[in-house]
Amino acid sequence: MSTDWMDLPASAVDEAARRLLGWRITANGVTARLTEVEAYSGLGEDPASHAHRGRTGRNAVMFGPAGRLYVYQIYGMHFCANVVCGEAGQAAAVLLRAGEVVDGIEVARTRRPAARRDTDLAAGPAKLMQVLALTRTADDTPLFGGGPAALTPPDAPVRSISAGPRVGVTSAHDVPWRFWITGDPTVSGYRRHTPRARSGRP
DNA sequence: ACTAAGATGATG
DNA sequence: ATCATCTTAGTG
Repeated sequence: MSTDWMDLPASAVDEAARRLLGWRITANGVTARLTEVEAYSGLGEDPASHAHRGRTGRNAVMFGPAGRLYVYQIYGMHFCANVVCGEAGQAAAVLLRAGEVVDGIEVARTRRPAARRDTDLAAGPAKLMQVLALTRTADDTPLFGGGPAALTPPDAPVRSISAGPRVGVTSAHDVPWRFWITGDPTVSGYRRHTPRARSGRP
């Protein structure tokens, strides 16, 4: 197994997501094995994607070459990371939703005091980032060579992959582009999108 | 300039 | 079910 997911076209970002399961991401002394990911595509085809309305300052990295990180901030306080996929010029990325901490678990525990069990250390996209101590500064950095985070291939092949609708997205509930390792205790679990209360008139 | 909404997490 | 909290992008 090599970095074969990097050679897939943007139109096959869902397949790239499947192949990323089991890979390990290392940053700041902690390594996590990816157990849950979500695919996001580009223009028109994917209303849930940040790139749906075209290239902007935030999502520009999604249009770049594969193998780099796309990090964005959400709800003013959390960070989420994507692995950019597909050829340059086409928007595609895979959101890293959850992982199993396989190295540096002591550090990980201090970074996530709220986690009761070790399986909850990185059971969510922002939790994973917290464990890896990555923020916006990791945006647009390479995952192979020189960057703050590095990807390494799976130790053992992934047994079984499950698929379902993506978490927290308002649209495109019909497309099952969330993938996870079947039965793994570290997956974040499905939660329906909860719209925040309006500020305006009652 | 102003504003709305968001690929979430913690807690009750 | 609710709050914390602020960048981004869309609109005037």
